[in-house]
Amino acid sequence: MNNTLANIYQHTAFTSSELEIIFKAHEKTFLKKGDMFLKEGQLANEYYCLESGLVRSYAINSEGNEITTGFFGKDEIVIEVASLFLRTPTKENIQALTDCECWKIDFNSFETLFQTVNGFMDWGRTWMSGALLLTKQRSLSMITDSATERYLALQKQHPEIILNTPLKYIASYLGITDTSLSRIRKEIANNEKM
Amino acid sequence: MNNTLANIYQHTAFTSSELEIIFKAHEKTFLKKGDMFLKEGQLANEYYCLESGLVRSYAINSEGNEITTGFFGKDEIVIEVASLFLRTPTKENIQALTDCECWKIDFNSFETLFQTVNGFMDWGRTWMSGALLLTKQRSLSMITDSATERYLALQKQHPEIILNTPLKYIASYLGITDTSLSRIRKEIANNEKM
DNA sequence: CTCAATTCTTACCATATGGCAAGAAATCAC
DNA sequence: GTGATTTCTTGCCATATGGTAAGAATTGAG
Repeated sequence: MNNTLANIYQHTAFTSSELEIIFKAHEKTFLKKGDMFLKEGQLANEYYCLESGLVRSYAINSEGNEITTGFFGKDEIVIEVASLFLRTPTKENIQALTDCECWKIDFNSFETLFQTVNGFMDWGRTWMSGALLLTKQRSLSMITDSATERYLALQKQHPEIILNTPLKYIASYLGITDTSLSRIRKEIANNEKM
Repeated sequence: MNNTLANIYQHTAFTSSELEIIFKAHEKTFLKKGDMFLKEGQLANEYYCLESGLVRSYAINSEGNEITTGFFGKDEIVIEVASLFLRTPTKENIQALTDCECWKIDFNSFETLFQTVNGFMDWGRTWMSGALLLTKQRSLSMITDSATERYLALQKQHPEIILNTPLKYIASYLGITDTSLSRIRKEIANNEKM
């Protein structure tokens, strides 16, 4: 029994034999720091359950700048839903920020589980609902919270990202420049001293 | 055959008898301008296929201000995914901006379709993937585009919203104040004159 | 139709963040 | 270990947007 897969697929009442079927549909895969899970224009044909490592996704805006759209850590699913399920070329890039150890499952195997394992589609819907909720919360936070608040929230929820990621990647995720984030960090550090 | 339902449920190859089963699971409902589809704290127990009218969803931020999180128009699904599928009280409010004519389907009927109608769960996954994609694009737009660009994009995609909606609702959706949006409108009008 | 309530515009100034550029610090390749 | 590259910080000033408030325009209730 693998712990990462058990965490990811824990949501509904799968039997242990069903869990075994699910687990066996995954294949252990390793990516080196800098390797790409997915590149713009490709068709996503699998997703990855991340056992260790740190990953980011990014899009290229009209001025040619990379905008970080998400981070993925341990026990999270590295996936580009739109490309995988709408069967359309992706506009995102997904890159390993550190060496990664993950469990890959391809689209066909996933579809088989979807059809055959009782409750799997329910698990999938629940996962996707959660993903949608998180994305909406992110939009709302962009409107409601200051850059400083967004930074502190990210630090609280994912301290490992702050520690291991170049500042410019974090800045574009927060919707600010690296210059501003540097200033915000300084400001926070000053306040903590007092 | 209803046109709105046909548009909404067209995505996969349903047979006409399956479509009939789906349609029959819906009930015609009318809401008056100002009526609430859903209020914060409630559990969503249905969604609505909008045949006519205009709807907005909004959240209340920590300062007590309403932030518009989305607009819904003709042939769109008025839904709060997180509450409906995660079975948890909602943090959103959904309100009719005009009189609305819609087709309501409750959670249990939906679940029945999900289990019995071939391809229905696939339709659902496709719909949800599209919803997730749109939400991500909205986040990205908040980072990449100026308020003016976001306003123009909204005007292009949903001109009916611009025409029928109080400025303050649009402003909070764009992530700016109504004062700023008023200035932006003036600026746009001036540029068009020249 | 008329008054009240709401919505929209405008002005003033404040604040957050951006653009650019230079230098410091850290990391990487060999 | 050393030089090259990348990352981070800082300063200067520009720009976009916010806060407040007052008045104009529009809408709604009776």
